[in-house]
Amino acid sequence: MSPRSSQQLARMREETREKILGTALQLFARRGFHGASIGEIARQAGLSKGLAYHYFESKQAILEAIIEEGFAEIERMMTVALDVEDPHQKLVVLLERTFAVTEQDSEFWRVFTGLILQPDIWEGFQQRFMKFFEGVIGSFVDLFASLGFEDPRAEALLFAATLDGIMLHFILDQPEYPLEQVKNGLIRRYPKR
Amino acid sequence: MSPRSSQQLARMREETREKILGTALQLFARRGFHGASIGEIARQAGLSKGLAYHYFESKQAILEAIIEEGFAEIERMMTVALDVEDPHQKLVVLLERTFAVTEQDSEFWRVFTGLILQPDIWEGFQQRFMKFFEGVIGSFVDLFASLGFEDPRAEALLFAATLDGIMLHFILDQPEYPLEQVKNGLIRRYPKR
DNA sequence: TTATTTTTTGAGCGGTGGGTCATTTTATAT
DNA sequence: ATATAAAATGACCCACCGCTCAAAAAATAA
Repeated sequence: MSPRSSQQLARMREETREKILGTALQLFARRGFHGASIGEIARQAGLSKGLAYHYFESKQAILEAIIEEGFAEIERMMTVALDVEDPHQKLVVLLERTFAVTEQDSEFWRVFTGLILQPDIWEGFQQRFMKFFEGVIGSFVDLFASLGFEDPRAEALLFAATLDGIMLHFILDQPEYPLEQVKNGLIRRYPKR
Repeated sequence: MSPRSSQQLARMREETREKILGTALQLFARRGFHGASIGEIARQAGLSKGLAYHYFESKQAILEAIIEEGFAEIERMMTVALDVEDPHQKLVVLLERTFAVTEQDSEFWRVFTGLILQPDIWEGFQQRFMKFFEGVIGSFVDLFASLGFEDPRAEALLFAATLDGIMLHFILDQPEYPLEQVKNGLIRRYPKR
Protein backbone atom coordinates (compact mmCIF):
# COMPACT_ATOMS: atom_id res chain seq x y z
CA MET A 1 0.00 0.00 0.00
CA SER A 2 0.98 3.62 0.17
CA PRO A 3 3.01 5.29 2.89
CA ARG A 4 0.54 7.15 5.01
CA SER A 5 1.13 10.50 6.59
CA SER A 6 1.62 9.95 10.26
CA GLN A 7 0.25 12.40 12.81
CA GLN A 8 3.72 13.72 13.33
CA LEU A 9 4.03 14.50 9.65
CA ALA A 10 0.73 16.27 9.65
CA ARG A 11 1.90 18.40 12.53
CA MET A 12 5.10 19.30 10.75
CA ARG A 13 3.07 20.25 7.75
CA GLU A 14 0.97 22.50 9.94
CA GLU A 15 4.06 24.06 11.42
CA THR A 16 5.50 24.88 8.03
CA ARG A 17 2.21 26.40 7.01
CA GLU A 18 2.11 28.57 10.11
CA LYS A 19 5.72 29.56 9.58
CA ILE A 20 4.87 30.85 6.11
CA LEU A 21 1.76 32.67 7.32
CA GLY A 22 3.58 34.25 10.24
CA THR A 23 6.42 35.51 8.12
CA ALA A 24 4.05 36.76 5.45
CA LEU A 25 2.08 38.66 8.11
CA GLN A 26 5.25 40.38 9.26
CA LEU A 27 6.27 41.38 5.77
CA PHE A 28 2.82 42.45 4.66
CA ALA A 29 2.68 44.60 7.78
CA ARG A 30 6.05 46.16 7.02
CA ARG A 31 5.80 46.69 3.26
CA GLY A 32 2.19 46.14 2.33
CA PHE A 33 0.80 43.41 0.12
CA HIS A 34 2.29 44.60 -3.15
CA GLY A 35 5.57 45.55 -1.54
CA ALA A 36 6.31 42.15 -0.06
CA SER A 37 7.46 39.39 -2.39
CA ILE A 38 7.06 35.64 -2.12
CA GLY A 39 10.79 35.25 -2.54
CA GLU A 40 11.48 37.40 0.48
CA ILE A 41 8.80 35.69 2.54
CA ALA A 42 10.26 32.29 1.71
CA ARG A 43 13.82 33.38 2.40
CA GLN A 44 12.90 34.90 5.74
CA ALA A 45 10.85 31.84 6.66
CA GLY A 46 13.86 29.68 5.87
CA LEU A 47 12.46 27.74 2.93
CA SER A 48 12.41 27.82 -0.83
CA LYS A 49 10.11 29.79 -3.05
CA GLY A 50 8.84 26.60 -4.60
CA LEU A 51 7.79 25.23 -1.24
CA ALA A 52 5.73 28.27 -0.49
CA TYR A 53 3.82 27.51 -3.67
CA HIS A 54 3.45 23.93 -2.55
CA TYR A 55 1.52 25.17 0.48
CA PHE A 56 -0.35 28.05 -1.10
CA GLU A 57 -1.43 28.35 -4.66
CA SER A 58 -0.78 32.09 -4.93
CA LYS A 59 0.27 35.19 -3.07
CA GLN A 60 -3.37 36.18 -2.86
CA ALA A 61 -4.14 32.82 -1.22
CA ILE A 62 -1.58 33.55 1.49
CA LEU A 63 -3.27 36.85 2.21
CA GLU A 64 -6.65 35.15 2.30
CA ALA A 65 -5.40 32.57 4.77
CA ILE A 66 -4.01 35.33 6.99
CA ILE A 67 -7.31 37.18 6.99
CA GLU A 68 -9.20 33.96 7.54
CA GLU A 69 -7.21 32.91 10.58
CA GLY A 70 -7.03 36.43 11.94
CA PHE A 71 -10.77 36.81 11.97
CA ALA A 72 -11.29 33.35 13.38
CA GLU A 73 -9.07 34.34 16.30
CA ILE A 74 -10.90 37.64 16.76
CA GLU A 75 -14.33 36.04 16.71
CA ARG A 76 -13.09 33.51 19.25
CA MET A 77 -11.95 36.37 21.49
CA MET A 78 -15.15 38.34 21.06
CA THR A 79 -17.85 35.74 21.66
CA VAL A 80 -17.29 36.05 25.39
CA ALA A 81 -18.86 39.49 25.42
CA LEU A 82 -22.09 38.21 23.90
CA ASP A 83 -23.12 36.21 26.96
CA VAL A 84 -23.13 39.12 29.39
CA GLU A 85 -26.63 40.11 30.45
CA ASP A 86 -26.37 43.49 32.13
CA PRO A 87 -25.98 46.19 29.44
CA HIS A 88 -23.39 48.26 31.23
CA GLN A 89 -21.38 45.21 32.17
CA LYS A 90 -21.63 44.07 28.57
CA LEU A 91 -20.15 47.35 27.37
CA VAL A 92 -17.27 47.01 29.78
CA VAL A 93 -16.53 43.43 28.75
CA LEU A 94 -16.80 44.42 25.12
CA LEU A 95 -14.25 47.17 25.64
CA GLU A 96 -11.90 44.94 27.59
CA ARG A 97 -12.00 42.35 24.84
CA THR A 98 -11.62 44.86 22.04
CA PHE A 99 -8.56 46.36 23.64
CA ALA A 100 -7.10 42.95 24.34
CA VAL A 101 -7.55 41.95 20.71
CA THR A 102 -6.08 45.23 19.55
CA GLU A 103 -3.02 44.70 21.65
CA GLN A 104 -2.59 41.03 20.89
CA ASP A 105 -3.09 41.13 17.12
CA SER A 106 -1.71 44.55 16.29
CA GLU A 107 0.30 43.24 13.35
CA PHE A 108 -2.82 41.69 11.91
CA TRP A 109 -4.73 44.94 12.30
CA ARG A 110 -2.00 46.79 10.51
CA VAL A 111 -2.29 44.47 7.54
CA PHE A 112 -6.06 44.43 7.65
CA THR A 113 -6.41 48.20 7.84
CA GLY A 114 -3.96 48.66 5.01
CA LEU A 115 -5.97 46.14 3.06
CA ILE A 116 -9.35 47.82 3.32
CA LEU A 117 -7.74 51.07 2.24
CA GLN A 118 -6.70 49.54 -1.10
CA PRO A 119 -9.76 49.02 -3.31
CA ASP A 120 -7.94 46.81 -5.81
CA ILE A 121 -7.16 44.18 -3.18
CA TRP A 122 -10.10 44.76 -0.89
CA GLU A 123 -12.61 44.19 -3.69
CA GLY A 124 -12.34 40.43 -3.38
CA PHE A 125 -12.93 40.52 0.35
CA GLN A 126 -15.53 43.24 0.65
CA GLN A 127 -18.66 41.20 0.17
CA ARG A 128 -17.61 38.63 2.73
CA PHE A 129 -17.06 41.18 5.46
CA MET A 130 -19.93 43.53 4.76
CA LYS A 131 -22.35 41.45 6.81
CA PHE A 132 -19.85 41.11 9.62
CA PHE A 133 -19.40 44.86 9.98
CA GLU A 134 -23.09 45.55 9.73
CA GLY A 135 -23.63 42.94 12.40
CA VAL A 136 -21.16 44.63 14.71
CA ILE A 137 -22.75 48.03 14.21
CA GLY A 138 -26.17 46.43 14.73
CA SER A 139 -25.17 44.95 18.07
CA PHE A 140 -23.74 48.32 19.10
CA VAL A 141 -27.03 49.98 18.27
CA ASP A 142 -28.92 47.42 20.37
CA LEU A 143 -26.51 47.93 23.22
CA PHE A 144 -26.87 51.70 23.28
CA ALA A 145 -30.61 51.38 22.91
CA SER A 146 -30.76 49.18 26.01
CA LEU A 147 -28.55 51.70 27.77
CA GLY A 148 -31.24 54.29 27.15
CA PHE A 149 -29.55 56.55 24.61
CA GLU A 150 -31.76 58.90 22.68
CA ASP A 151 -30.13 58.27 19.31
CA PRO A 152 -28.55 54.83 19.62
CA ARG A 153 -27.49 54.66 16.00
CA ALA A 154 -25.53 57.91 16.10
CA GLU A 155 -23.97 56.82 19.37
CA ALA A 156 -23.04 53.43 17.89
CA LEU A 157 -21.34 55.03 14.90
CA LEU A 158 -19.37 57.35 17.16
CA PHE A 159 -18.46 54.46 19.41
CA ALA A 160 -17.26 52.32 16.49
CA ALA A 161 -15.27 55.22 15.08
CA THR A 162 -13.64 55.84 18.45
CA LEU A 163 -12.65 52.19 18.81
CA ASP A 164 -11.15 52.06 15.32
CA GLY A 165 -9.40 55.36 15.86
CA ILE A 166 -7.85 54.12 19.08
CA MET A 167 -6.76 50.96 17.30
CA LEU A 168 -5.18 53.02 14.57
CA HIS A 169 -3.36 55.27 17.01
CA PHE A 170 -2.19 52.29 19.02
CA ILE A 171 -0.82 50.56 15.93
CA LEU A 172 1.09 53.69 14.98
CA ASP A 173 2.36 54.77 18.39
CA GLN A 174 3.17 51.40 19.83
CA PRO A 175 4.48 50.89 22.43
CA GLU A 176 4.15 54.42 23.82
CA TYR A 177 0.40 54.69 23.38
CA PRO A 178 -1.37 54.80 26.75
CA LEU A 179 -3.92 52.18 25.85
CA GLU A 180 -4.92 51.45 29.43
CA GLN A 181 -5.63 55.10 30.26
CA VAL A 182 -7.60 55.61 27.07
CA LYS A 183 -9.63 52.52 27.84
CA ASN A 184 -10.47 53.80 31.31
CA GLY A 185 -11.32 57.20 29.91
CA LEU A 186 -13.71 55.56 27.49
CA ILE A 187 -15.38 53.48 30.19
CA ARG A 188 -15.79 56.62 32.30
CA ARG A 189 -17.61 58.20 29.39
CA TYR A 190 -20.41 55.65 29.67
CA PRO A 191 -21.28 55.62 33.39
CA LYS A 192 -23.88 53.41 34.99
CA ARG A 193 -27.30 55.00 35.19
CA MET B 1 20.73 85.41 -25.47
CA SER B 2 18.79 82.30 -24.51
CA PRO B 3 15.09 81.72 -24.99
CA ARG B 4 13.53 82.45 -21.64
CA SER B 5 10.60 80.64 -20.18
CA SER B 6 7.63 82.88 -20.64
CA GLN B 7 4.92 83.03 -18.00
CA GLN B 8 2.76 80.90 -20.22
CA LEU B 9 5.41 78.24 -20.34
CA ALA B 10 5.82 78.27 -16.61
CA ARG B 11 2.08 77.81 -16.24
CA MET B 12 2.08 74.86 -18.61
CA ARG B 13 4.92 73.35 -16.64
CA GLU B 14 2.90 73.72 -13.47
CA GLU B 15 -0.13 72.16 -15.13
CA THR B 16 1.84 69.12 -16.24
CA ARG B 17 3.24 68.77 -12.77
CA GLU B 18 -0.21 68.90 -11.22
CA LYS B 19 -1.49 66.43 -13.78
CA ILE B 20 1.16 63.94 -12.74
CA LEU B 21 0.53 64.50 -9.04
CA GLY B 22 -3.24 64.18 -9.43
CA THR B 23 -3.02 60.97 -11.39
CA ALA B 24 -0.46 59.54 -8.99
CA LEU B 25 -2.75 60.38 -6.08
CA GLN B 26 -5.58 58.47 -7.72
CA LEU B 27 -3.45 55.41 -8.40
CA PHE B 28 -1.71 55.42 -5.02
CA ALA B 29 -5.17 55.55 -3.47
CA ARG B 30 -6.40 52.63 -5.54
CA ARG B 31 -3.40 50.30 -5.44
CA GLY B 32 -1.08 51.66 -2.78
CA PHE B 33 2.39 53.05 -3.28
CA HIS B 34 4.11 49.79 -4.24
CA GLY B 35 1.16 48.65 -6.33
CA ALA B 36 1.05 51.67 -8.62
CA SER B 37 3.71 51.99 -11.30
CA ILE B 38 5.22 55.07 -12.88
CA GLY B 39 4.38 53.64 -16.28
CA GLU B 40 0.71 53.42 -15.41
CA ILE B 41 0.70 56.85 -13.84
CA ALA B 42 2.28 58.35 -16.96
CA ARG B 43 -0.07 56.50 -19.32
CA GLN B 44 -3.14 57.56 -17.40
CA ALA B 45 -1.88 61.12 -17.19
CA GLY B 46 -1.41 61.09 -20.95
CA LEU B 47 2.35 61.48 -21.09
CA SER B 48 5.49 59.40 -21.36
CA LYS B 49 7.34 57.72 -18.57
CA GLY B 50 10.43 59.73 -19.39
CA LEU B 51 8.57 62.98 -18.91
CA ALA B 52 7.42 61.93 -15.49
CA TYR B 53 11.09 61.51 -14.61
CA HIS B 54 11.79 64.92 -16.08
CA TYR B 55 9.45 66.42 -13.50
CA PHE B 56 10.23 64.16 -10.54
CA GLU B 57 13.46 62.42 -9.83
CA SER B 58 11.88 59.27 -8.42
CA LYS B 59 8.64 57.59 -7.49
CA GLN B 60 9.38 58.44 -3.88
CA ALA B 61 9.70 62.11 -4.85
CA ILE B 62 6.21 62.02 -6.35
CA LEU B 63 4.84 60.66 -3.10
CA GLU B 64 6.71 63.32 -1.15
CA ALA B 65 5.27 66.06 -3.33
CA ILE B 66 1.76 64.67 -2.81
CA ILE B 67 2.19 64.62 0.96
CA GLU B 68 3.76 68.07 0.87
CA GLU B 69 0.92 69.68 -1.07
CA GLY B 70 -1.74 67.75 0.79
CA PHE B 71 -0.56 68.99 4.14
CA ALA B 72 -0.12 72.51 2.88
CA GLU B 73 -3.76 72.46 1.84
CA ILE B 74 -4.86 71.03 5.17
CA GLU B 75 -2.91 73.56 7.19
CA ARG B 76 -4.42 76.29 5.06
CA MET B 77 -7.90 74.96 5.85
CA MET B 78 -7.19 74.56 9.53
CA THR B 79 -5.66 77.88 10.46
CA VAL B 80 -9.10 79.44 10.54
CA ALA B 81 -9.96 77.55 13.69
CA LEU B 82 -7.02 79.01 15.56
CA ASP B 83 -8.36 82.54 15.64
CA VAL B 84 -11.58 81.70 17.45
CA GLU B 85 -11.59 82.97 21.03
CA ASP B 86 -14.49 81.27 22.77
CA PRO B 87 -13.48 77.67 23.63
CA HIS B 88 -16.76 76.05 22.75
CA GLN B 89 -17.03 78.00 19.53
CA LYS B 90 -13.47 77.01 18.75
CA LEU B 91 -14.34 73.35 19.17
CA VAL B 92 -17.27 73.73 16.82
CA VAL B 93 -15.21 75.50 14.17
CA LEU B 94 -12.48 72.92 14.54
CA LEU B 95 -14.98 70.13 13.95
CA GLU B 96 -16.54 71.89 10.99
CA ARG B 97 -13.15 72.36 9.39
CA THR B 98 -11.98 68.83 10.13
CA PHE B 99 -15.04 67.34 8.54
CA ALA B 100 -14.76 69.66 5.55
CA VAL B 101 -11.16 68.63 5.02
CA THR B 102 -12.06 64.97 5.43
CA GLU B 103 -14.74 65.24 2.80
CA GLN B 104 -12.74 67.38 0.41
CA ASP B 105 -9.46 65.48 0.49
CA SER B 106 -10.68 61.95 1.05
CA GLU B 107 -8.39 60.52 -1.61
CA PHE B 108 -5.41 62.16 0.03
CA TRP B 109 -6.39 60.73 3.40
CA ARG B 110 -6.65 57.30 1.91
CA VAL B 111 -3.09 57.53 0.62
CA PHE B 112 -1.81 59.14 3.78
CA THR B 113 -3.40 56.58 6.09
CA GLY B 114 -2.10 53.73 3.99
CA LEU B 115 1.29 55.36 4.13
CA ILE B 116 1.63 55.64 7.89
CA LEU B 117 0.62 51.98 8.14
CA GLN B 118 3.66 50.90 6.13
CA PRO B 119 6.84 51.34 8.18
CA ASP B 120 9.16 50.89 5.20
CA ILE B 121 7.76 53.93 3.44
CA TRP B 122 6.68 55.92 6.46
CA GLU B 123 10.16 55.83 7.98
CA GLY B 124 11.37 58.67 5.79
CA PHE B 125 8.41 60.88 6.74
CA GLN B 126 7.99 60.06 10.38
CA GLN B 127 10.38 62.54 11.87
CA ARG B 128 8.96 65.40 9.90
CA PHE B 129 5.40 64.81 11.07
CA MET B 130 6.05 63.86 14.67
CA LYS B 131 6.06 67.49 15.76
CA PHE B 132 2.95 68.23 13.77
CA PHE B 133 0.94 65.48 15.43
CA GLU B 134 2.21 66.34 18.87
CA GLY B 135 1.24 69.94 18.20
CA VAL B 136 -2.28 68.94 17.25
CA ILE B 137 -2.69 66.81 20.36
CA GLY B 138 -1.23 69.64 22.42
CA SER B 139 -3.75 72.14 21.15
CA PHE B 140 -6.53 69.64 21.81
CA VAL B 141 -5.30 69.30 25.39
CA ASP B 142 -5.34 73.10 25.82
CA LEU B 143 -8.79 73.26 24.37
CA PHE B 144 -10.27 70.66 26.68
CA ALA B 145 -8.46 72.21 29.62
CA SER B 146 -10.07 75.56 28.89
CA LEU B 147 -13.38 73.75 28.55
CA GLY B 148 -12.95 72.60 32.14
CA PHE B 149 -12.36 68.89 31.66
CA GLU B 150 -10.91 67.02 34.59
CA ASP B 151 -8.43 65.00 32.52
CA PRO B 152 -7.86 67.07 29.39
CA ARG B 153 -5.14 64.80 28.05
CA ALA B 154 -7.27 61.67 28.16
CA GLU B 155 -10.12 63.60 26.58
CA ALA B 156 -7.84 64.93 23.85
CA LEU B 157 -6.61 61.45 22.98
CA LEU B 158 -10.16 60.15 22.81
CA PHE B 159 -11.20 63.12 20.71
CA ALA B 160 -8.33 62.64 18.27
CA ALA B 161 -9.05 58.93 17.99
CA THR B 162 -12.71 59.63 17.32
CA LEU B 163 -11.88 62.10 14.57
CA ASP B 164 -9.47 59.71 12.88
CA GLY B 165 -11.90 56.84 13.25
CA ILE B 166 -14.65 58.86 11.62
CA MET B 167 -12.28 59.81 8.83
CA LEU B 168 -11.40 56.17 8.32
CA HIS B 169 -15.02 55.07 8.24
CA PHE B 170 -15.91 57.87 5.88
CA ILE B 171 -13.12 56.94 3.48
CA LEU B 172 -14.29 53.34 3.46
CA ASP B 173 -18.05 53.85 3.31
CA GLN B 174 -18.18 56.79 0.98
CA PRO B 175 -20.64 58.04 -0.12
CA GLU B 176 -23.10 56.30 2.20
CA TYR B 177 -21.46 57.38 5.45
CA PRO B 178 -23.70 59.85 7.35
CA LEU B 179 -20.94 62.33 7.98
CA GLU B 180 -23.28 65.20 8.81
CA GLN B 181 -25.19 63.25 11.44
CA VAL B 182 -22.03 61.95 13.02
CA LYS B 183 -20.67 65.47 13.17
CA ASN B 184 -23.77 66.74 14.90
CA GLY B 185 -23.68 63.83 17.29
CA LEU B 186 -20.14 64.72 18.17
CA ILE B 187 -20.94 68.39 18.72
CA ARG B 188 -23.83 67.36 20.96
CA ARG B 189 -21.38 65.40 23.05
CA TYR B 190 -19.57 68.59 24.05
CA PRO B 191 -22.34 70.94 25.15
CA LYS B 192 -21.82 74.51 26.28
CA ARG B 193 -21.36 74.84 30.00
C1' DT C 1 15.77 -3.59 0.38
C1' DT C 2 12.29 -1.67 -2.71
C1' DA C 3 8.26 0.83 -4.01
C1' DT C 4 5.60 4.74 -3.21
C1' DT C 5 4.46 9.14 -1.68
C1' DT C 6 5.38 13.68 0.03
C1' DT C 7 8.51 17.40 0.84
C1' DT C 8 11.75 20.39 -0.97
C1' DT C 9 14.70 22.54 -4.14
C1' DG C 10 16.27 25.90 -7.49
C1' DA C 11 16.70 26.92 -12.26
C1' DG C 12 13.97 29.07 -15.30
C1' DC C 13 9.84 31.56 -17.81
C1' DG C 14 7.49 35.56 -19.36
C1' DG C 15 6.54 39.88 -17.76
C1' DT C 16 7.08 44.18 -15.40
C1' DG C 17 9.26 47.28 -12.21
C1' DG C 18 11.98 51.78 -11.42
C1' DG C 19 15.05 54.40 -13.68
C1' DT C 20 18.28 56.23 -17.75
C1' DC C 21 19.38 58.49 -21.91
C1' DA C 22 20.22 59.67 -26.73
C1' DT C 23 17.25 61.74 -29.62
C1' DT C 24 13.38 64.41 -31.47
C1' DT C 25 9.86 67.95 -31.05
C1' DT C 26 8.30 72.29 -29.66
C1' DA C 27 8.55 76.96 -28.15
C1' DT C 28 10.89 81.15 -27.84
C1' DA C 29 14.50 84.95 -28.79
C1' DT C 30 17.11 87.27 -31.99
C1' DA D 1 15.62 81.82 -40.79
C1' DT D 2 18.47 80.39 -37.17
C1' DA D 3 20.16 79.39 -32.72
C1' DT D 4 19.02 77.87 -28.31
C1' DA D 5 16.93 75.88 -24.49
C1' DA D 6 13.32 73.29 -22.55
C1' DA D 7 9.73 69.68 -23.17
C1' DA D 8 8.87 65.25 -24.52
C1' DT D 9 9.60 60.63 -26.32
C1' DG D 10 10.31 55.64 -26.10
C1' DA D 11 13.71 52.15 -26.56
C1' DC D 12 16.53 50.22 -23.36
C1' DC D 13 18.82 48.29 -18.85
C1' DC D 14 18.73 45.00 -15.36
C1' DA D 15 16.83 43.46 -11.19
C1' DC D 16 13.10 41.36 -9.54
C1' DC D 17 8.20 39.85 -9.80
C1' DG D 18 4.72 35.83 -9.45
C1' DC D 19 4.67 31.44 -10.74
C1' DT D 20 5.98 26.64 -12.87
C1' DC D 21 8.18 22.37 -13.06
C1' DA D 22 11.39 18.59 -13.54
C1' DA D 23 14.07 16.45 -10.53
C1' DA D 24 16.19 15.39 -5.98
C1' DA D 25 15.78 14.37 -1.09
C1' DA D 26 13.43 12.51 2.70
C1' DA D 27 10.09 9.78 4.82
C1' DT D 28 7.36 5.79 5.25
C1' DA D 29 5.16 1.09 4.20
C1' DA D 30 5.76 -3.39 2.70
